[in-house]
Amino acid sequence: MTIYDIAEKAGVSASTVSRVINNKPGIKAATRDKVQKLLKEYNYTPDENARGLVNKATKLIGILMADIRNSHHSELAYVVEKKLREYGYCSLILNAGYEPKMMAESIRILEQRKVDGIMLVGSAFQNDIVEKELRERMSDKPVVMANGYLDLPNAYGILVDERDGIRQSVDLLYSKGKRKIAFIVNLGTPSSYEKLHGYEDGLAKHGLSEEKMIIEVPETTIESGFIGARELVGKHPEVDAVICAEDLMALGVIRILNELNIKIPTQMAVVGVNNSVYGEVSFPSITTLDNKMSETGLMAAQILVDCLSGEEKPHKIMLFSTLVERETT
Amino acid sequence: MTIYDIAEKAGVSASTVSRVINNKPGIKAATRDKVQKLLKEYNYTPDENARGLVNKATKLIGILMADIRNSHHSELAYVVEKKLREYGYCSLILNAGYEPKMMAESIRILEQRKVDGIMLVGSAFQNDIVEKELRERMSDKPVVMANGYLDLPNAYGILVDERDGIRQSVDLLYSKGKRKIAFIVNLGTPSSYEKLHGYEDGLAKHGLSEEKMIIEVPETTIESGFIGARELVGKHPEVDAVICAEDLMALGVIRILNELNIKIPTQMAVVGVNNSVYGEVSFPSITTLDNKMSETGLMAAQILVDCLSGEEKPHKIMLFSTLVERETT
DNA sequence: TTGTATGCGTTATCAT
DNA sequence: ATGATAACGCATACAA
Repeated sequence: MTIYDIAEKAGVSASTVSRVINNKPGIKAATRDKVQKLLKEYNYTPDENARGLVNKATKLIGILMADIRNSHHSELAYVVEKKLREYGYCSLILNAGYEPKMMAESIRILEQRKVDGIMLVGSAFQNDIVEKELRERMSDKPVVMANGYLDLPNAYGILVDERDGIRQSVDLLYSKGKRKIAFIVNLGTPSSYEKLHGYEDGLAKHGLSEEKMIIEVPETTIESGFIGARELVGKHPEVDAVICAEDLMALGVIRILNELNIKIPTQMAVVGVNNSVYGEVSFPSITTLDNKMSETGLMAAQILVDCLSGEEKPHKIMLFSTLVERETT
Repeated sequence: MTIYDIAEKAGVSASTVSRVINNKPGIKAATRDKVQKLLKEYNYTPDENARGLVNKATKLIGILMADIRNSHHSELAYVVEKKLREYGYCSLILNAGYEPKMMAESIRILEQRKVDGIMLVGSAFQNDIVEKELRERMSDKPVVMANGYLDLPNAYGILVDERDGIRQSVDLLYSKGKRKIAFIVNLGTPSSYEKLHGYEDGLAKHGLSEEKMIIEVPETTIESGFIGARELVGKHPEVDAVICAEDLMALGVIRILNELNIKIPTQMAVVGVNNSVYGEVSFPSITTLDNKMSETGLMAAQILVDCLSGEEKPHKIMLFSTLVERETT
């Protein structure tokens, strides 16, 4: 069913049908009604792709993330997709993994699909290869990055001040009397370095820099939590608090502590990051940094659609994370 | 950059360029090389939408799910998106929520986008409104349902035998000496009724039908687990095991039991469903039904692409769930 | 107020 | 082996 079919049945030309569909003025009410009736009757919906061809706008947005199974990413994707849909955009979601080469490949796919804009989810996309690919293939379209920033004229970044957030965590632990505070982290993303700096800031603020204890782990999984916890209790029994760069790792730590019958939070306090469901459901429940994924996603989506409708928008926005205190502190 | 631009630079016609791009035979090697060099040089990629217009195939697949934040759904979406991409398809992911009307609306959007096929994730889509909408708007395109089935000539369903799975759970609990086995469930989806029947099957098998104890809860959240657990320990102190229709509810139950100092699994055994990360990270870790989300997704995606390339495929496939025994039994 | 003609980027058919 | 042309479904400038 095309506008030509409808036109024929209505006894008008295709352009008239097109005008009715797009609510253009200058159509006799009677004609409009007649056409609209046919439109309903035949369940007609315009072909968005054909529209895109002439309008030079597909109403398609590419959403790139490392892995949608990461609750962090899926939460963001959820709000972004919903918001974009309100404005008539459809979301092309691609799992690009953590390899910059695969990210570049995904950007190529999105170029080919002629998306109107791109949303990058996660600071993992903050790398040279992605930047180069965007510069070459997406220089004329808005690129919004959730939780990161790229220095491109058409790029916009919504950042969460995780550095400050981790500093807050140190404050909290300090106020609880903790003085030997460790930090478990996988240094795989720019964001993890931000957190590391926040940890150092916090220690410095309280004159604890000498006590710095960073435990690097291979991933951000619960197993990495196990590894980190074992190293902690094995080599550094004096530690009385630990900040984990992700809730999942905190979960692993807690499990080991539970198994070893180390009392939480009296003997060992634990802080996580992400305010994920994991933190809520853990026993004991985890004090965690809320890095505002929903707000970030909402704002990122809003900036994208605003840019798409020609508005001027700031290229860098900073959101502040807040601590959610639960049972582990 | 279009094929005309490339053609001009190469001193050939657009058709020749098109032939080179699509590896059609009957092109002089020299011409082919010259064109290919230009293609690389200008970073040319064909416009998939324009292609779709003439090919009558967009290489777009619509993936419909209630909520991508549900780990169950995101895991499936992940494998599906990856598999589809291998075959050159792009995934349009829509969160349709749990309202049939919104699901129908989403199907309309996908029709408008001229997707080549649809993947429905979750038995929530197994309802009359969705069926009607598919019949009206998608009768000529393959529709694959992960974890459910629709009786449409163009529909394919990958089902997981959760009924049998829950029956297995009862077997396990019985073998552990449990005789008062309760079942906590939110009866919101067809799948939940399957599980209920499995519970009844299991009881019947062991002559325990008299002991049937079903606790209905309002949602499938951890809070529903709280509610179920409180009702359980409050009104039915004799119960020695409970099967929860979702891991998240099992998590809630475990938390309450922990707080009340009820020993798991000796005083009360717990079984969940989904084999989610939640079950792994819980303390104690949850014995759960693995309902094979990755396998289901992989198979669903494969069937979709096979149908799209004209192959005949079975309309109904059943996968079997397996029990993952952990600390709660 | 409405119709005709054209073009968007591509592939396919028919010539040559 | 290659080019001209039509067609896909739609929107729009221009004509009437």
